[in-house]
Amino acid sequence: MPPNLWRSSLLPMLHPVLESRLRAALTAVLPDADLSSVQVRPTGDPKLGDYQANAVMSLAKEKRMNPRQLAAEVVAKLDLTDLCEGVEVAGPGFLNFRIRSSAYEAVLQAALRGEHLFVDRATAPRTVVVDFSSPNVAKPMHVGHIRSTVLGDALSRTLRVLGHRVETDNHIGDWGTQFGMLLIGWKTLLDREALERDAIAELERLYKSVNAACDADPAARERAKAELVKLQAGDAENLSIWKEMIRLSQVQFDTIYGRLGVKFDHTLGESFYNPWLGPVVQDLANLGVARDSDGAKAVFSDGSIPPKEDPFKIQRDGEWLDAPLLVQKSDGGFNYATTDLATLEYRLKTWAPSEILYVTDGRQQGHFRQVFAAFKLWQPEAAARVRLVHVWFGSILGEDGKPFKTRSGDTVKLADLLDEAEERALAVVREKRPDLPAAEQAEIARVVGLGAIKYQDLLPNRQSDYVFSWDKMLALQGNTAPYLQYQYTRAAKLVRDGGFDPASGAAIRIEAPEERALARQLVNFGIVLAAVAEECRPNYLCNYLYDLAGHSSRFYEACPVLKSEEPLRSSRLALCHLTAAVLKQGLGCLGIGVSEKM
RNA sequence: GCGCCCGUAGCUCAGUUGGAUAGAGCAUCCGCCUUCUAAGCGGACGGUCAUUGGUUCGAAUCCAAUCGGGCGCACCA
Repeated sequence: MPPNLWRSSLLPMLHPVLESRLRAALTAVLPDADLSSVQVRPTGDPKLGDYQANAVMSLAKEKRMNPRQLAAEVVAKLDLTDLCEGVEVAGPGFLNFRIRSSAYEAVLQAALRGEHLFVDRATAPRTVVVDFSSPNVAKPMHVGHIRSTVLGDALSRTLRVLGHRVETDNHIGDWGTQFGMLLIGWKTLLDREALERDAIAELERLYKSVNAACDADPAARERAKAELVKLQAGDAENLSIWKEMIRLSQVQFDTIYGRLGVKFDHTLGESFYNPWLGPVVQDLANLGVARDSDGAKAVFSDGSIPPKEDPFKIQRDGEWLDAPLLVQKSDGGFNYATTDLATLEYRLKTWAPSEILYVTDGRQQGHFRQVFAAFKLWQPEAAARVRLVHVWFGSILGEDGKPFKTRSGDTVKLADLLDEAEERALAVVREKRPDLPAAEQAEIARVVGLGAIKYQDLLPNRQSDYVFSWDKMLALQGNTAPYLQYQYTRAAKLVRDGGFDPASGAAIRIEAPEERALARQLVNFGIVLAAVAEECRPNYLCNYLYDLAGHSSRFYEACPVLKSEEPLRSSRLALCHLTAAVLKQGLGCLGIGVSEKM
């Protein structure tokens, strides 16, 4: 890339320019080197510079060269005078880049003109199917659904901001053995008034009471089973009751998703795939992928990989035994593996995605390993064209370290959880901002309460269990949603009070160290979003935003904005504007809203 | 028994191809509001990264073993 080209282009980030120039220099020194691992990343410690590259050390090791000498040769070939104040070779062979203020200013200026927000939108968008939330019909949504819902939503939003096509699909549990009991309950125990009042509670009551009856009396279990068989055979009455139960449940789902601000492009429940289950098993059997096993049909290993890595093998008493995936029960019924395979085939045919993300809890790892492997045996060519990712997460625990339950031991309903978050937030808003009208307080409490729940869920590494804590979540200090939302309102208010117009063509000047630190953080927004999408870890974004909030706070502390003289005033207002924009967009990627006042 | 995950400050947790002196919040202590939102900022205190060995210029990160914890192991999803 010729020098200075980046200035006139719409480049939203600096590190790709450094990377491509570094690659060019490396090619000049080592024409045949593999440069795929060459990366330029922000330095961990700003004292060392703004960006660093470590690749020279590993390349030197590969080529059995002296790393410091190689680094020196590469630096000699690097022309970065337009971007960097200097490039240093440090320690055993680190390359440290110190960015010129003018380079930061140019990127910020382009952002101010609205050309980008430090994010590189995909030039070749991928289609990604995101499967998440998946609540069950006739049951209340509970805490167990929040991680999947919040994570899946955040990943979908982030992928879209990066320019990818996303198909969100809610694979609801609308089919299964529980409907036998629900049908019996509906026909014999239904309380119409209770159904009017709270449909889900009534359905839950029916299920619990029939379930108890079945446990006590095998004859009751048989009657439930008979209702299920009738439903599956297409009995008109049972079908219409079943559809009504789905409709009532969907009303509940829609209410909750509405509150959470979560939308699905598709809601294709398990029942949608019923017509394909038989053919899928037939196809698997015809191809020899599935075979009879104790009266059932199951997918076995083809022995092509070592047993240790084979999801269809298990070791017992030193011997490797088959651990097949069951696709048809001995009574002829199908199970969730069958549905998952049919679903997978449907998604590939319908949307041709390059990637499918399954956002479920970690206990299903074994299942998905088997389903993905079974699909590969079934349709190798299709499997080769798609990346199937199980995006798994840990459990939510109570303060006692055990799975999160109410005091009486019941699961915590999602609706109650959201209510309590808003109530607690409202109490804080009333205390902090008694000057605001009640309606405005309520709206702030809504945004803050929901944000707090989502943020607490997204902040920990998704694979670890986390402890649910009202106090920590709604705390006003520390790495929490309310803190980030507060920093947004501060920046936004400065922009308003300053009467700043981003289109005014204000010139940005980066001089104070706090301005520089803030600029550096802003410019690195896109790197973080890319990492979130790549590893399906929104917590990277949480930590980035927390750091950004810290930098902006220190900037206000050290650099007066409204009280400064022009042109400094406009330059700093521009920084506030961009900070607010990135905070809003970043929180937006997490599905968290902001309020103009707090 | 086999497999997956985890063990980091008193507590709750981060830690991006292995990278520079391991970070944050809470708690404790000390500063800073007649000055753009103090829901804030700065500072102090606090760690044998479970243990032991290995790989290498370099290990919380990779490998092996041990100890401790969670979860999963075909006709539920």
